[in-house]
Amino acid sequence: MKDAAKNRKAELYDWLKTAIMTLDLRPGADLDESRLSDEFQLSRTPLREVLRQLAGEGYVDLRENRGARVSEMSHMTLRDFFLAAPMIYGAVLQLAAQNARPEQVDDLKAAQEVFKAALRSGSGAERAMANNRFHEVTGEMADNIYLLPSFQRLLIDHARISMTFYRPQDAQMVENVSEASAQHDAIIAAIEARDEVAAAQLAIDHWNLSRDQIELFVMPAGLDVQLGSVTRKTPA
Amino acid sequence: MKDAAKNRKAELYDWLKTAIMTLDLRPGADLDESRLSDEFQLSRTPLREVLRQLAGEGYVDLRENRGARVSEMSHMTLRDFFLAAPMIYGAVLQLAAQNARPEQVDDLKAAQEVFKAALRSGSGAERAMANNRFHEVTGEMADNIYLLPSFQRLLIDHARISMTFYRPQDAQMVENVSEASAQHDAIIAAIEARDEVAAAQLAIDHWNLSRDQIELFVMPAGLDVQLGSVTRKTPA
DNA sequence: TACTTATTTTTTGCACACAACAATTTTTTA
DNA sequence: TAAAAAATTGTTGTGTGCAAAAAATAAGTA
Repeated sequence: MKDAAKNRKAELYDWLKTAIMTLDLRPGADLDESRLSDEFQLSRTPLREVLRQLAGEGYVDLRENRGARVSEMSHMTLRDFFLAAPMIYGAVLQLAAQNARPEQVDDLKAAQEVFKAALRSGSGAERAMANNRFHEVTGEMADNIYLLPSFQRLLIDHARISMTFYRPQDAQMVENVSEASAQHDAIIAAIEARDEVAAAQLAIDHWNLSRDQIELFVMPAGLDVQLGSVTRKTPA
Repeated sequence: MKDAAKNRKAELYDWLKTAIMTLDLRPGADLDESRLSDEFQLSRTPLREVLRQLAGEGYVDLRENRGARVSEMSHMTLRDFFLAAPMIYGAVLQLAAQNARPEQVDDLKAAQEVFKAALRSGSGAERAMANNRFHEVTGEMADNIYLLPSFQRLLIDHARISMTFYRPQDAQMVENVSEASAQHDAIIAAIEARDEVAAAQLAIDHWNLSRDQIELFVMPAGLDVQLGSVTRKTPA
């Protein structure tokens, strides 16, 4: 009967992870022990262990005597992100191109298919999770225990950033996302060809694209409206 | 009375960390919950939380239903180490040169003094811990939450590696260590001058020196002995 | 009304007990 | 004697109760 408890523990762990990455649980949100333990039918002891583990992985922050919170995302972390991401992702893709095993390449292709499907019909959360899975596989390929901790932290916030800075109404943004998908294809090709130089360059391109996406969000195209009068672009 | 328990918990946490870094607890060593909880007068609940946290930081490995072990160091991890270290340390020192605040520079100088003192009269463990503290401060200076997880993992194994691959009898090794100390001085100067290019280069030099140290250990100078007869170099 | 201060309520941290699991040893059987 | 099955032992995982701390609320004073 304890078997069921173990499942619930794993279930809770997965649920928290995806909820945090998809912003279902917002940065800074309180994670109440007793409420969660009620909801998942787990006692507080294993629950707290899960929270500790997630804290180690960077999903939540633990405050002494004041419970757990979903880890914050400030302006500082956004800056840190774009400083560190090109380097770490570049290194990961370079190593991936060196080390990838054939079955891992298959995994990567499968992840990319899921991502493409999510682009066509999925929700924002599904898209972000599929993208996350794609990069997770590249991390498995790189297989360097010293790179992975930072890489995984980057992946968490990459998912949250793309959830934050995306408006499906914006044509340029949709364009960018399909370009990202094309870059994924190029990454797969570079890895399969063991072309580490190309892989590293693609990493940089890929994260520059992410930065562009954020700039589109922060600095939207000016509204096509004149002071005092509403104009409309006339068809030619 | 609960206050004392909290102290013991922090004490246990610190003790485990240093014991693992100084190889007082060897890689792969079993960490028995009940034995540790006896020794530190803590119940198993907080003890397990400490172990979970240390697992997140890379000090220990957790195996399902089979307890905790000190994290392993294999040939693979050594290779991973020297692949990742120059890059991460380079990035950390570059950012440190950009961001370091004056009081942090003071911290770094203080750490270097402790390191020099340990070189003169300290044990191997004291030397390794002082060196670790020096680099820890550079990590604080860099102040990038995406770099730090990997950096801290590197520091753990850097300490363990220098504990493993050092023989104070070997003149060349002693020479290398004092060169490392000189590099620390140069790093301080580069950071103080905000010279990020020099800082990044020094990171590479510093880790090449570590690699040399290991090569000295793995491939020692041949014994000065001829087959069938013992010769001695005659003074000129 | 604003500001302390006291009291209540909520929530977290620790200890212990028991259940589940893994490994080892003993017993049984061929 | 050897292999398989069963019992034993040691160790980990979970549930619950209680104590301590923090937060929220109420009461009293300026």
